[in-house]
Amino acid sequence: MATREEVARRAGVSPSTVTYALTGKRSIKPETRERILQVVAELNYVPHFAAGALAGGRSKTLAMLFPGSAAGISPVALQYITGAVNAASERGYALILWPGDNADMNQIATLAKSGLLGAVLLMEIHLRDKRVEYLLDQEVPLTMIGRTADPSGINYVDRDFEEVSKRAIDYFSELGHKNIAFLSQASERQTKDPRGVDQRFQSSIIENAKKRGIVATEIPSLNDPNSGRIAYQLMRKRYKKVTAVLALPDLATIGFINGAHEEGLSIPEDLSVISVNTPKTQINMSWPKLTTVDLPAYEMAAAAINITIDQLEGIPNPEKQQLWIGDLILGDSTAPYKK
Amino acid sequence: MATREEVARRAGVSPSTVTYALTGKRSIKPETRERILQVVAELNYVPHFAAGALAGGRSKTLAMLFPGSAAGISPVALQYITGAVNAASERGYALILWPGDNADMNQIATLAKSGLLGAVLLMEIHLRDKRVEYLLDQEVPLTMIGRTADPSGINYVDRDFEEVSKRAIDYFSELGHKNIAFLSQASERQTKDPRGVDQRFQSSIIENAKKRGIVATEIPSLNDPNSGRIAYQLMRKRYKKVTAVLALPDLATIGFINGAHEEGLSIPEDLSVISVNTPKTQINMSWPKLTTVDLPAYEMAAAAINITIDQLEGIPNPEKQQLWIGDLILGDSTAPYKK
DNA sequence: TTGTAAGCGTTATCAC
DNA sequence: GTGATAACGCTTACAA
Repeated sequence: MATREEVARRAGVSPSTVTYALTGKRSIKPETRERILQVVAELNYVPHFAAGALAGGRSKTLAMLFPGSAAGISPVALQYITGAVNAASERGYALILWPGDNADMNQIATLAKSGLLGAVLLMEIHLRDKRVEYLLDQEVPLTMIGRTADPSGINYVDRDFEEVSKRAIDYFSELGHKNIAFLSQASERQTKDPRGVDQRFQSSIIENAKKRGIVATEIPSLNDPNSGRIAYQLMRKRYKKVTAVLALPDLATIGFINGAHEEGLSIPEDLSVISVNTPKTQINMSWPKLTTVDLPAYEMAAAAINITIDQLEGIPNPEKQQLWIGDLILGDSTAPYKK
Repeated sequence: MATREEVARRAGVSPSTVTYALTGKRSIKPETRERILQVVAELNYVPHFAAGALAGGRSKTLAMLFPGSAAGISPVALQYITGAVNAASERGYALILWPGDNADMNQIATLAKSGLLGAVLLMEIHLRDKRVEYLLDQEVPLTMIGRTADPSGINYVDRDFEEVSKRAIDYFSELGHKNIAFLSQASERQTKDPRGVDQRFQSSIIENAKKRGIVATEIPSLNDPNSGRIAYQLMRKRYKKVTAVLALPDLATIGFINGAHEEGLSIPEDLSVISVNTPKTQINMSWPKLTTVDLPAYEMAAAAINITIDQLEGIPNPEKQQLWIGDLILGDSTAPYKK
């Protein structure tokens, strides 16, 4: 494995010159640089990762903490991961995936201290997120996918739920629906420590529905297909007037729809559904094809990566906090209200 | 950030003793070790990753090359990833995800040379896989999820398709089906360079069907929902006698079933379906619930990680080549044949 | 049972 | 515009 020293020797320069030729951190006589680059190509030289990290005190590695264990991780998370991985690798960074049950801050601390980790990306952000506080405290650069209650000064890429809800509800309103339900995401510790998205989803729907004179009822569900099925059954029993549903948790949404099928209900004839947390690539996976306010998860994650790397490299990036919306994509799960 | 030196000073020993206390690579007086461990805990000392990698010439990082870009990656791949990540982190290794279009061997070469990467896990293995050859050539430790035509001497975790097919076909046979189709996975370059799984799936079905006196027709499809829908339509047009389908590509299978729904066909009354490439966690995501020969992707990936790390650490592991099957799990997508 | 010291391949700070 | 050289924090012989 070729080292910098060997390149230097063959090019007839000193090792440090090789570095500068490669990084461009100081000016170099064009011919010398040319010669060096040639030898680099010949020897197939690649700087040694660990050596660079050790000497430079920085690491071209990002970690992404992701939720979900054996039980199942949502397609959305996958989309984030894919987007992040691709964006990172394009900029020469590696992405480490770290399974996070939120609890094991120690491990993250370990990673951070071990110097493996240049920065961290977090998903599933809660309004008051201990992980965020901890990492800020440790001065680990960080970007959130989602955002805390007060995200000032912290990088984030999140959705503008005001607008997402507006688009969905406007469409329901156009279709003539007056009584809708919204499938929200519950979790065991939900009440004490809700995710930002849950609170924003809820409040934005209530507000937008009110503006449109629409009655909106919340149906909470854990995010798995089975809970979604149960949520459906509960809705049919308790809220018979509902003709349209706005759904957040993606896995539960699938179960919800399957629950309707099982009961012989027809979507969209009997019930319209819009999903707001389904990426384009997932639309075809359900039947009927879901109408969605597209979640551009792939692009959002890529943006998050770029913000992060810019910060690491000191490149100014004015958009350190981004809100994305997503287009309303018409599928086959929505139809006009009929008395 | 505490260094080894500092720990040594406070514990009144030499730096190397700290290392040995931590790694157990040589015996140490219990009291000394005790004292050291205490200081380690106090200072929250964690060995520096890059320094260790540099000095030791090894890296506690594994890379997993995974297929699929923005377009969509299959739930199966996700399951593999999750299993691998968790298993790796349990053993103190980090897992780097590298998006691989098979083409960019250069990047992998770069990673390998940069020393970032202790070993590589590969998925979507082809019968003659250039990546495998290349990595073996570069002496990068490697484990396959899947296997090449001749995997002798190479670590792998794969499925025993003989047995998987047998279980599925036996069940169809019990149900009385005599004319089945199998949905196989095609790809653009399929014919020249098939994945191992595709060949084994095909040949094992043909063989097992013959034993049972069942007619089996192949329906190839790309692995995405849309192609699956088209495959369904094609099957209905050309092979009217088929009453049961054995499906490999997971995303296509979903599209295939949706195609049946759209045409008003009822599953399982009109058509039985068994999927052999769907992990347990995905069963609920389709409607009706799929009958499957379970793909224990999570566990398989974990096994692959453990094989890999054992090799890296010189721990003898007799099961460097594993074949998994998976249980037949009855869902609602299969029913007895009715004339 | 423990300590010493020579690297590992870079980066970055000096000089020249 | 270029060349030495001191870190960086650890692993691992080799001594003691």
